[in-house]
Amino acid sequence: MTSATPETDETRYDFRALEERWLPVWRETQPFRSGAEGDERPTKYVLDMFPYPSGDLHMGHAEAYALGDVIARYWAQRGFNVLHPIGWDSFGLPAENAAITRGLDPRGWTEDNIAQQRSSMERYACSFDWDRVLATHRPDYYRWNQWLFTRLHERGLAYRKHSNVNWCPKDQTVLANEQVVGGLCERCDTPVTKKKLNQWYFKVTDFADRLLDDLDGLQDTWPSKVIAMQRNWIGRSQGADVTFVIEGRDQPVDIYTTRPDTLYGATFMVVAADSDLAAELASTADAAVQAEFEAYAERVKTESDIDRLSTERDKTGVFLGRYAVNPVNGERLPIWASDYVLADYGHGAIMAVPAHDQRDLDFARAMDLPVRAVLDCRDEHGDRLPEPAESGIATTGDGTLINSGDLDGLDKTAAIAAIVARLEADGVGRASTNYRLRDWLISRQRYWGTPIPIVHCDACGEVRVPDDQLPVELPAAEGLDLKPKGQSPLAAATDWVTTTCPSCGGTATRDTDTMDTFVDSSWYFLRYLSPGKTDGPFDPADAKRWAPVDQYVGGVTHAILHLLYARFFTKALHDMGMIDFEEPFSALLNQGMVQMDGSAMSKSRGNLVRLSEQLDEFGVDAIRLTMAFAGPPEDDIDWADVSPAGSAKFLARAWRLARDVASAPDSDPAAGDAALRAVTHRTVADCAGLVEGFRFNVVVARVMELVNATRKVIDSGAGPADPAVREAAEAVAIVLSLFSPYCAEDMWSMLGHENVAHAGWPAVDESLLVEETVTCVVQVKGKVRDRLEVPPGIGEDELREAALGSAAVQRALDGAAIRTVIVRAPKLVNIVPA
RNA sequence: GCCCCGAUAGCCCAACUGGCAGAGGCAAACGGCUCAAACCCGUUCCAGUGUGGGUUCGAAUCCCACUCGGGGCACCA
Repeated sequence: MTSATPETDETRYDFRALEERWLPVWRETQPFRSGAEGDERPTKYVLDMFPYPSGDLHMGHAEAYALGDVIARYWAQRGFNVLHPIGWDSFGLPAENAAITRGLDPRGWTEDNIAQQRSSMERYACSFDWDRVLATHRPDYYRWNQWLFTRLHERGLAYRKHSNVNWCPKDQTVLANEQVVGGLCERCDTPVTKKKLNQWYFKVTDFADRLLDDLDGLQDTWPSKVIAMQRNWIGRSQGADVTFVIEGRDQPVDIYTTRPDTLYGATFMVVAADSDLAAELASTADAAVQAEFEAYAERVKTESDIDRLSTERDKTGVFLGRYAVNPVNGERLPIWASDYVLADYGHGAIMAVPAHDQRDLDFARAMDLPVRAVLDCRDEHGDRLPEPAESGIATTGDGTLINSGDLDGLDKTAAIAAIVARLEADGVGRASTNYRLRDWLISRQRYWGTPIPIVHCDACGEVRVPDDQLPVELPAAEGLDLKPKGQSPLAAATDWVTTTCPSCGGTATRDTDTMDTFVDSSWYFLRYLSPGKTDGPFDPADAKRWAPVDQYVGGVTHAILHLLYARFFTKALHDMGMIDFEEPFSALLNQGMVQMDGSAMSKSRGNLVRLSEQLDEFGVDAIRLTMAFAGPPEDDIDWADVSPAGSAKFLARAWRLARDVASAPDSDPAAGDAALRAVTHRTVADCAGLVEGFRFNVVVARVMELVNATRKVIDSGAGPADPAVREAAEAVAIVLSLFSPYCAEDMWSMLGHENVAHAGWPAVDESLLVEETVTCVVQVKGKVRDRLEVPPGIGEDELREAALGSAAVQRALDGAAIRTVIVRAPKLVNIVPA
């Protein structure tokens, strides 16, 4: 019999029909609106990283939102008042590029994409609270970026300085250190160069110690990988500052070193070629040196980072004709300028100890400078390591001091303590800490971002735009040339730029830079809490109720930038008294990426799997289930390895259970098949812990087992009328609602109920979890020789006797004497013969 | 170069963190249903846990050394 109208066939699983049936219902009922003011349930804040509105959703979104949804829906089933919001990180280059290449208005383009993505998310059954959506490009959001900038500026945490910044020649904009990957622009892979510009910064370095130390508290709830990456990035090092007198200069110069114990081994000093100090020292040298230095400095400036990074590179530098004096022994050290010393780390100057630092040794050999060992270093056999001057290999390990005056004989730790104490006593040095972390460069010379709320006035200087004049709205894009040209497009909006000074009322100009979009995402999780608030970024009372985020879900791509900045904002807001916590995300789950045939999917590679096509072919439920079932969430998924068809097949099997149930909704399961009931309750009990441990793939496997067990009972025994079958089918529907909501809702409906999302996690009857007998494995010398069915509460002695009484064991022992018997009641006995 | 993480069946993955290597799925083979195919249903096949040592009554699990793969940092003094 072939049906002519399959869409009306209620006896077959048809994912298209289910999606059409339930999506309108959910649109109506909004099951995931978070609880109102008087809601007594405990709260849970589950947050997915918000997307850039790039158009439609892709496979990466599908994985992230499927996994975040499992967590949010689980806590809702557990009776929590769950906040699970979504929004759009909608400022940034793609909208601007669409405007440039296709003449589209960035606002309209962005809003269109948001509308499309939102409808895709709804179809994808994301359990978002649609009452709290935000988009960072809208003035009612970025107004608070400006407000927060102002607060930071008041505290000296936002400041402007001239400095050499990372510059992308293609995008024609500056980049934060975090946006330079291997010397290339993160966005377009163009080699990054340096440019001296006046730019806005946030003073992240003030928080370096807290950002580092507070990671300890996240040890158990954040991936260790992310913690390691953050530690690496902050890069704290302990050492000492040492003051060197410069001959012919009034001011002495401080250097930073992690090895003050090697101070006697310093044979020259190196200053960063691009530092002010180098330029100043060169300026009083003779003409030939000046010329040489200027040529060198010019070359260093235009050098891209990618050149600097090549490790094989020979050392270069210029002798400045000046000398520094070693404070511990009065030795004269020639001062060189080189690009291997960085201007913005430490003091931009170092003492060079070529015997015990490889870089210094390479430089010394290139320039024919002296090398003096001050440590007696030994290998593991106690043999003295070869002289660095001859071997070309610096001895960077520990050793006993030599050639170091009265410090000779001390080991590294003792020497460091002794030297630092002496330097401090003499006023020429002190213990010091340095960081790899730099302040956060936030200015961008682009249109599509938050205008910096500062007015430049000839009379008053840098003036903050008063709060009551915020937001400083972006001028219309129409008529502006958005093409990158090194200066912000906003500068051309003459009417907008020209303004009155808030302080003196005279004519002034607006700052024309816009903020890095990472500013937007540094505090958005707080805006969700008070979406409509017009007199502040968020309500402290709402923050007290919901924040911090209990569970954050997103890609490891943001392991450094976004998370570090959000942590910085949180600490700054804490210090302003606006919130009472210091870490924004109590727990973090990083999902992996979706790949195809072992590599990232891309149009150019031609291995792009389109989410929309997958959804059309297998349905939302099957795709979501596939994402969860593929493996541990943090692992990458190779789409070639997984089977959405298999997922769909399983969902059909599950759905048929509910279709086949023949008992009444109020039937008493106690009368049902005891074995099935045990499986049901065991599964439900285990799945809770598995979900909380993010073991989603195992949860799905356990539900598959339950489905298989239930089908067996339907096909035999009391059949579809067995109330244990109903109990099992209901449990399947509820657990499945975390993964495949359409199928679960339809099952729930066939079972005579409504709204599976809030059905509540099934109660577990503990008495059903107690097994009547346990299989005890009996080993002889570690090999399994027999199995015994024993009661779970069996005593050790009794079990030992039973095991020794086994015929198979006696055979294996073959009359040998027994040395020990290890009893792990009730599951194992191991008999060790003499 | 330094620091993390991983390696179990043809493939994706489990194994109560030291106690029977297999829960689940994909693929394959065979059978049933069918005029036939697909769907569906059933059955079966498949590894001794990357390599080498060690600890232990007992190791996929702990320790050491390697190999391979993935990631982070990298002229940061």
